[in-house]
Amino acid sequence: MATLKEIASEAGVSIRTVRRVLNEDACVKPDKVKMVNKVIADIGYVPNLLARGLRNKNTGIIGIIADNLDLEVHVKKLSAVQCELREKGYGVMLGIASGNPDIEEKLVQEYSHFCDGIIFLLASTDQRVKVIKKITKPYVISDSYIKTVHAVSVDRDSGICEAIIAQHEKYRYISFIAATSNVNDRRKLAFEKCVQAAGVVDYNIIYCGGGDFNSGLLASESIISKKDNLLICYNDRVAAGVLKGLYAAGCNVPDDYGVIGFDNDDFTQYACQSISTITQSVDDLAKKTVKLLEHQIKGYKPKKVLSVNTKFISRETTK
Amino acid sequence: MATLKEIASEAGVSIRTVRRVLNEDACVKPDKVKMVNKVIADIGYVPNLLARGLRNKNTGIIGIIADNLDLEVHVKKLSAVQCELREKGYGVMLGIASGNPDIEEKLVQEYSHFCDGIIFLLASTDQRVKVIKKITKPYVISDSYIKTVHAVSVDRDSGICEAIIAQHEKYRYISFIAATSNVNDRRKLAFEKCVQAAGVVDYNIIYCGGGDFNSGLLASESIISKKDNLLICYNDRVAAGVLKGLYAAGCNVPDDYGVIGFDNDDFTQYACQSISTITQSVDDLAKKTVKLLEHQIKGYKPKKVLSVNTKFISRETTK
DNA sequence: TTGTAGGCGTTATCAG
DNA sequence: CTGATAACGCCTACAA
Repeated sequence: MATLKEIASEAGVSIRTVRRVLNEDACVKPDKVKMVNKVIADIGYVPNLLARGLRNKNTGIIGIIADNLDLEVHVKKLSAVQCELREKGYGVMLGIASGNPDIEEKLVQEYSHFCDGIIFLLASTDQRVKVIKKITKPYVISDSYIKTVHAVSVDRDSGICEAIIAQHEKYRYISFIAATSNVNDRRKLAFEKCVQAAGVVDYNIIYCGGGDFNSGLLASESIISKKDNLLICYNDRVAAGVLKGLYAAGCNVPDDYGVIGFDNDDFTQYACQSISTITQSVDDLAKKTVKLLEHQIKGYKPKKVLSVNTKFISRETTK
Repeated sequence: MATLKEIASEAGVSIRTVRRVLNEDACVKPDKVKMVNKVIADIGYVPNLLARGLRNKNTGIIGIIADNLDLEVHVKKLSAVQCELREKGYGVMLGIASGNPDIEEKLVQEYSHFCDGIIFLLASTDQRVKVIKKITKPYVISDSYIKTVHAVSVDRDSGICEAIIAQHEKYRYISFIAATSNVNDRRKLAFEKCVQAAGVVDYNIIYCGGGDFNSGLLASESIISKKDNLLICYNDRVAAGVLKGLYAAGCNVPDDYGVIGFDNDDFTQYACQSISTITQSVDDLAKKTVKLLEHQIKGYKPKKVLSVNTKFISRETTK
């Protein structure tokens, strides 16, 4: 916790000389260099990042604002992004906004002095984008399809198409188990697009609400009557609920019902039948997010959206 | 991003007067108060926390150092702690050390200027404690049994005892599926203590290594030969692996084999048989952790260890 | 080759 | 009631 001043007085030189030694300027007398280094080795010196930040107007810290950490895939994104950032030498601040716009705005304000940039780990709504656009610092939204902000979007079409192409001829019907009745839900839209592109006629969308295990369990009740059905679920939790519901009713998976989730959560492999899923490359997302942010930190201005693919992973709940 | 100076000059008063208005000091002329407030409303003022921190020697930020976010229970702890901190008005920095002592030490240094306190969200080894004891800032280790540091410990005995008392008469044998061969593993020690206290004779410990799903799967092989066995697993993931292994071998759970995990991960409820588990109160842990930290921030010095209980939750994998 | 001085923005002491 | 002014620790332009 020693300061430059203390190092300097201890070594009997000026602060400026200590700095020169620290900067490895050649033009310092060797014996002074030795002296200063000895003092630093003795009493230690850790630069005060607050003071440095105040002066330099950058702190080497990136703020991450997340919605919540309830879904495993969000945690994986957070881990990957923070890992990527640390590798590039940035520190990380974390704020969890819990879907509350007030907290989000407070976090943005807090971070605009502390941080060199802000990463939003959340789905962007139009309302959100309005707040975000006022930010003067570099930022990236990590899962957004909106083209007027710096963002990395997740292309769900690719994975859904893969799954439908691989499986639709094996089942008579295809259903999408949606979590919200939002007509603009990206996964639902992608489902409709892919299913139509594949020429499937017998498809429908089931709204189960919530997007958690219980909503899947509930949804399974309305599914059971329709055998030979491929069920593409909003996420892996819903898929787990659907699967358990089917089990409880004595249904045969994957022969009579195929089950596919989203996100490749770890537990998809723990279930007594491992769950097929559509996965996004979290590492790719993290790399692109940080890349986009660094672009801006280095002064690049134009809006830019990068995209990551999704992939279908076939396991025991599909044929 | 306006500064006090700008506000002051815009309002035609001195910086000191702006401060007084901000502090709601009574002794400012009403028309000046109005003027200053108008300017602030117009051009906005967000205090620069770097400058404030430099001056006041406290930033209102708490650093959290976590090992990793691989286990759901760790994420829940992180969420709960950050929530508790934010409620008390603190900001949060997050660092993930990935079990690497070098990263950990770097984080500690980084945080010792930025943060008013540090929370370690990790199991404390003796080696770790050596580093931590050098810290001059307030700190708390969030899962430690070592008495010479500020810490909150998880009392695993209580939950294990509960489980054993509730179940041991229903099975002939009891096994503990351990993740490490470390003789000092807390869960193993607690298991031995509780099992002996309950007067159980036919118990053993199986080392499966890794502590993940696959190690549980592997462990199940050596279990199958011994029917009528209560299996207490290192954590829920191991339990899931054991359960799947038993299923694959056509074993009857819970009639012939009882399965109990640790941590109450969400997926324990998703498995086709919901998994019995021993849970710790994450909220309680978070509250006590933050409480202990605030104690120190307010100047309290003596070492203190708080403790949280664990509880047995019986589900479908036990009788 | 070395040192002085000023400013980043905030806060509080002290003097008008 | 109000306003200079100094200090927190760092960094660098500018002398000497």
